[in-house]
Amino acid sequence: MIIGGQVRVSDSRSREGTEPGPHGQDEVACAACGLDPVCRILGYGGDGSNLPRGLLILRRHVARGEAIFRCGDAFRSIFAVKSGSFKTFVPHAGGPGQVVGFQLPGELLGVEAISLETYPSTARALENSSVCELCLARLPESGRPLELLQGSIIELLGREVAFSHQLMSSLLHQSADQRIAGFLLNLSERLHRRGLSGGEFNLTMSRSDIGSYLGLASETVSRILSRFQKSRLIRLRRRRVRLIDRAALQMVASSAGQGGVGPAR
Amino acid sequence: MIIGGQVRVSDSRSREGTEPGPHGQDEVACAACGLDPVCRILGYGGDGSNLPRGLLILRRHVARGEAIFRCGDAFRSIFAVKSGSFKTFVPHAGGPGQVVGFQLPGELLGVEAISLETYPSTARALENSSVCELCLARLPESGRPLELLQGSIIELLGREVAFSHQLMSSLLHQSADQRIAGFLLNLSERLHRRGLSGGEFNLTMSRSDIGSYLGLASETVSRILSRFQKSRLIRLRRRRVRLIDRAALQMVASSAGQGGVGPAR
DNA sequence: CGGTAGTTTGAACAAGGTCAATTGAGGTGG
DNA sequence: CCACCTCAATTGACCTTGTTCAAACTACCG
Repeated sequence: MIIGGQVRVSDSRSREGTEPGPHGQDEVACAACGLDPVCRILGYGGDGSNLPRGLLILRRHVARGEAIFRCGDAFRSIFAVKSGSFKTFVPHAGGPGQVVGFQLPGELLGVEAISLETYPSTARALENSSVCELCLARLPESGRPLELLQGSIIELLGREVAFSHQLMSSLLHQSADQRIAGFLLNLSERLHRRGLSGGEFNLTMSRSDIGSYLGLASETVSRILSRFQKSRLIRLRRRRVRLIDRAALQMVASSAGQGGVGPAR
Repeated sequence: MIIGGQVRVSDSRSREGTEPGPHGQDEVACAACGLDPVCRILGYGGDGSNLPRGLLILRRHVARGEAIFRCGDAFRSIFAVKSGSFKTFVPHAGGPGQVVGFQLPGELLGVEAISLETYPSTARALENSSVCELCLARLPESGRPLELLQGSIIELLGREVAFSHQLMSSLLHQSADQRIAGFLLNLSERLHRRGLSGGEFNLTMSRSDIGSYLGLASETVSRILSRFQKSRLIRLRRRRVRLIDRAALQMVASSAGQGGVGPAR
């Protein structure tokens, strides 16, 4: 079985004892967090509800470059990103490994290990970040009805499955331009959905990371970003990007080079 | 919530009233089926146990070309393939749509819809097949402890998540040769795991289906299969394939063209 | 102030896609 | 039973896309 344990309540919901953020940067509100449904069941009601400090859900800070779990580690917890960003990748002997995903504030880490013994990938912070850790093994200690907890876990997993299916079927059939336009729009939308700025944000991951994630060479990523800038689709300085012509990006992403609105290519 | 309903027991476990199979072809044993854990909890113990005919799990035959659910249909059930094979694809206006997966005997259909309102893809039988249908909405009627049922659903989903992650990260970074070698080995292994012949089997899906699934043109699929045959890696006649040199296929799949054992490319 | 790692840019090359013609198999109707 | 039709599969020629190799450049950090 997946779930079993003893209760604790965390400071996740309350801002009180907690720093405003790893270094004052944007932090996702609890209501916009992917772990929120579970939190609510555990009793972390509205915002800043008066609960004892948590044992079941732990708030943790993670320094840039630090890994919260490594490929092969025994599975214990899933995590929600509160602030900052992460990449998950499967280390590949000799090479830098293959990036399988990026996690932004409000998103979950480690769910793919739920029915495995060990984590299948490593999760590394791309900048100074903070996370909420939910120790699944201890969930039953919460005294909350197990059905509810499991129900929301099922929700989380289901969404994850749907997302990867969609991602895969699109990535595999798209050109490099489409992938990158789609990637930018996707990042933007995810940030926006969690209440952060979707119009201008940092690409906290390297070009190689993006390339690995999208199945492209890092040079290609760089080239296409430059071209997008030349075409006034985006504004790019350092690792900061600003989406200028979102409509045009959508066009590119949906495979309309110039003329037709053809389906895939 | 996901689960709620009223009990029924099916003829799934017993061969008694059921035809030997859609047309006498290979059928997966219950013990090797992905739905088995759930079935057991529902009380369909060992094999052919003496249970009333089922209401909760329905056995159904599906004719070649028939869809058991379509993209956009309201979610009701998940399915396990008992015999035959299916493809799932998202219909794309104008085109033939993009194949997101193939399901062989013992494997599940529809799980990705569990936390969605509707199925995100269409599932169509590639040959005359049979399935077990599990109506999730009625599960609670079973009288079985909900935790157990949910627990195994979580297992199913978790495996699904892990599988898609792995699939995606590999497909994106592999050459056409690698994808096809890997595809053949994957089919073989999945058939073998369910107790069917993994050395020689039918490619029930068209070359275009394979291409769509792997992100390749159908011509490329055809070309590479021909080349594999010329190199004595496989024997190919019509849609029947026989793996001759499995070791060599593994080599190709793991990106070792000839010389080095280089990681990815 | 130099060193290092990530990024940008250029040029040649290779993998796979596109277009098109041909073959082969299964199904239908005479 | 055979001619014909249709659609999938095969094969070839050509071309686009993205990779590879290489070099210059920039920010970041001692």
